[in-house]
Amino acid sequence: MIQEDFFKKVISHAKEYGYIFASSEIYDGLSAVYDYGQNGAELKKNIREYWWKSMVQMNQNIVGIDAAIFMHPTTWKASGHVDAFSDPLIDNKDSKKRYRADVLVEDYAEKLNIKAQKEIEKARKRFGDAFNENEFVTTNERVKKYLSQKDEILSRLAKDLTNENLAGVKQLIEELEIADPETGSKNWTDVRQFNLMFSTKMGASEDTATQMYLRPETAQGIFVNFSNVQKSARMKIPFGIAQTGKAFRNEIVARQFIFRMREFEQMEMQFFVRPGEELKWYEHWKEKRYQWHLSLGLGKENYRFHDHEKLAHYANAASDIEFNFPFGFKELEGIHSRTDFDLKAHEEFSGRKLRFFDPEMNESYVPYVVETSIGLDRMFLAIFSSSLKEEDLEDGSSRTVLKLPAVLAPTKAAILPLIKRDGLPELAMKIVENLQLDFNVLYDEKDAIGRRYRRQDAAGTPFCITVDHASLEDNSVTLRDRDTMEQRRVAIEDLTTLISNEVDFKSWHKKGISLH
RNA sequence: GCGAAAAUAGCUCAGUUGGUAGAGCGCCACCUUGCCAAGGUGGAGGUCGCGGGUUCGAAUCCCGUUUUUCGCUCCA
Repeated sequence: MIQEDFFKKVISHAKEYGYIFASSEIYDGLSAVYDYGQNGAELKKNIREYWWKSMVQMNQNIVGIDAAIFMHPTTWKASGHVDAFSDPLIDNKDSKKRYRADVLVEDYAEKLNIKAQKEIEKARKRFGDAFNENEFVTTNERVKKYLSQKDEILSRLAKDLTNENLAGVKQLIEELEIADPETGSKNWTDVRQFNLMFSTKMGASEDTATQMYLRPETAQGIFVNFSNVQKSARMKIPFGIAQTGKAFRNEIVARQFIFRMREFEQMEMQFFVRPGEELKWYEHWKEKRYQWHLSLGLGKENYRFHDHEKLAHYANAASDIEFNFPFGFKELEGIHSRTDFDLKAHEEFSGRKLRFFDPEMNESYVPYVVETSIGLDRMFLAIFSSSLKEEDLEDGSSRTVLKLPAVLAPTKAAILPLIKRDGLPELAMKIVENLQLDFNVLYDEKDAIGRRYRRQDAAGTPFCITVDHASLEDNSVTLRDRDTMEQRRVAIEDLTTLISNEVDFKSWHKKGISLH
């Protein structure tokens, strides 16, 4: 099956088996927003839990929090999101290319600057040692014109941007006759503001309301609580704070199913370390997170690292764990060494100290941060798409099977009476009542047994338990394995233990360890 | 946002020169069978994305619009 068709299959399978629906579907859906159905909610919850246990429960020096989605507006000034997440964009009607309007103007201004510099260089060569740059710049008419034009343009641009005067920016582009750098066309649309943060108002009356943002990342909720957590939990560096939760980005184009959504869930851990030790911990977490992924058994070949060459303003090292999605290798998780950028910025904007007194060093400092940040929805897609298989069987037939890691499967077992009479349903229901104390299980008596097996295969249920006439005699049932389709006869009283061994966090964690 | 394509039952789709909507699968009930899907009978389910127009009559022709998909663009 070619990639694109397979991706379509993934999407329709997710819908058919109650994993993912388009949001508000009865109203034709909402672009790049999706709902998790009855099975999707379980799978997503199980992924989140697997991550949480691995990070928080299994590490004595990591604690978890749950910060609010709304945060004080200054948070986003400190983090740099207010400035960096808001771009004035303009389209060229002829070339259909989109540009950042401010960049077009800045590039134009830079050209003037280059012209001026060339003049200066020429003069330097001409006058040799006698050349006085300061004097030349203030007296040479051409250079003076270039530089003053440049300054004027940039200050107009700055003013327009601060006042959000987008028409002014457009006018500037027209006055300067700036052309599409690729095609030379000057046929521009209006300048539009794209703010990647969703904003809303807090406060009942419009005039006193405060402009608020839905958080574009969960990390800031951790940073602003750094001291609260460190003091109340008596944490010593190095330590981490973990959090899962929704974040929102008003993406210009959001596509590829749940890969890029406007509302998505992150699972993040910020690890606070001594300045200077951040790269050591960065390597440590890269390795740890990689092992976490491998423990789920989706296949080593589906992962690769991608080290960032161009670093964000806050980072001094950054790497992505990429996954082989149905549309190719794409970012799944980011491991970033964020330096002390965030805590320092919050110190500055809040006026509060965000420091740690290190008794060993006998000094207090702003800790450096190593972040691991994974998209829960992306992890969901990685697991779901790589688990979906179309298998040809020995008898010539085929089956669709969703080979989810058992620890994550929404339903752990289906209990099936071979026929729906002779007391088999009653015994099956007894088993259900017992097993559901420990696991999500379901009962199904409809259709032929083989069809019911296939139905559970496609839904991703790792085990089927079949009650037959012999069960009434000797309290045994058949336990069928989703992946191998093999059946074995087991005692009803052993079911809980047998299933536990295959679906518990404990056994999967051990598997993860054995990979080291 | 621009360009292209698409929108008919839960799903996949058919629907002739415009004449009042159909199949397969799925779903529900009953019968039959009983360890690897597709036996029988019956049934539910559609303002043909939405709004206008042309026409005696529109799923079908025209215009607009919405949504989706793909490409471009953007992407800490």
